[in-house]
Amino acid sequence: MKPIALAIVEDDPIIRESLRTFLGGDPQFELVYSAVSMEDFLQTLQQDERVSPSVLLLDIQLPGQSGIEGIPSIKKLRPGIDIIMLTTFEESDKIFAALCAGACSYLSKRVSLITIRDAVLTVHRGGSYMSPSIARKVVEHFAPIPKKEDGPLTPRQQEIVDCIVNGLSYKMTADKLGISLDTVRTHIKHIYHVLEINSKGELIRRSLDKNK
Amino acid sequence: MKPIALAIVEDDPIIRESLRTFLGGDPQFELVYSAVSMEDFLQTLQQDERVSPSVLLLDIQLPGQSGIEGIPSIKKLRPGIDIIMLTTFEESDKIFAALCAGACSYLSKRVSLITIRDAVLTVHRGGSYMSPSIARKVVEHFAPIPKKEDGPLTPRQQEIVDCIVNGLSYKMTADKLGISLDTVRTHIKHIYHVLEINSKGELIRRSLDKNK
DNA sequence: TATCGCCTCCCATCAAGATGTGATAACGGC
DNA sequence: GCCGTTATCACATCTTGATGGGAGGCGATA
Repeated sequence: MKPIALAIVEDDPIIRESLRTFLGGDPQFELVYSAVSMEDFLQTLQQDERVSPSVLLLDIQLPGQSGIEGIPSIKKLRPGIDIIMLTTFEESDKIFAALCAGACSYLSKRVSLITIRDAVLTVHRGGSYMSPSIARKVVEHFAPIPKKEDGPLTPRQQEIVDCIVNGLSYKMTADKLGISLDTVRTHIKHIYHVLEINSKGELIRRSLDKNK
Repeated sequence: MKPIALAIVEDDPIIRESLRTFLGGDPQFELVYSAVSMEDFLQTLQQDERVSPSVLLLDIQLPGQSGIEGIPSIKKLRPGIDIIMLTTFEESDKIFAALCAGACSYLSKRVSLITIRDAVLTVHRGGSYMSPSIARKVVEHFAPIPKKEDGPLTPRQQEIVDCIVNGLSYKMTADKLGISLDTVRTHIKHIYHVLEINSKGELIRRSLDKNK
């Protein structure tokens, strides 16, 4: 089995060297590059096509350009690379910023070298590893406290909203619900007051990202 | 240390019994309930306040009400419960449905009993465990392969669209971009032609589910 | 240079939506 | 019975949006 081409971008010399020693000494890996800054790494990627790691261990906090900021550039130069973020702190916004930018794994530097090694193997197999506490933050993102606040709207009002959101005009809505145009208007007026909005656009947006 | 109160809802007798034997025999856990259907489980929760597991192992596919469908009801009866989904197939939509409903962990039934045990412990500590392949699906949700399909719109047109989608009126858009109201109108006109739509509503909808 | 795409602006018109005032009626709870 | 909520309808007014036409400036490129 071919060793996994690995790159490390980490400014802390102690962590970098320990990763280097541990992973570099493992025949499963081939350490193709290690850098202390994003700028250095990007420059190398640009200048030397042969530097093409399949997995990158990337410190999230770097002097100069941060790890997160650099992800898009890295992805542009090497689209297939799998990025594992290494982090000292578990800040939700950083986590999501990194994942949105294209990182596929995120783990704390406090975990053991063995865990990091396993994460690399997992990622290379097409999986993803996240520290449990980080994974929890991620899942909480999906269910941010089941705010089943399905709007303070009455059933009738909700019907009107559904029609509007589905692209119907006031007139079409009136026809569909068998009420008059003015009644639709009145409902809309109330809805706007209740939701504290003042345009169809806002209504549509609110409904759409409430139900998704 | 007090044992972790555990419940299992799983219709497959083989899996249920093996979980029961393995986890029930571990002094770290106390198996407080095991059911074969969501209906049974909900009824018990409703009738007996004392049945209050802190972690639930829940099969995603059950006869009658599915695991996913039942999550909201469970959460309503026992808000603090941590739910670990057990699944045979790794379908993205099911995964997200479960997470959105409030599950905090998601793993394949193919993993070892030891892994399941560790997942329970992890979850009880406030973490979350996900099978690597499932975790990968989750992270891909955040960065859906930067399909920079930024539509057939010119940069300027895209700016106008962004403003409109963010709830600005034509007039506000004009002010923000420092151009005249008529110019905004002209752009919108062109955009509508290009995208083959004819209302602000459609524009908003299209932009919204393009970027997500 | 001439043409083309993009951005800018203006005019005009009609349809649609936003907002206010006011009114009637059914229903449930106190 | 009175009150609050919800739903219904009407009329009036003003703003916004949709769509048509025309036109000048600018940069790229054939």
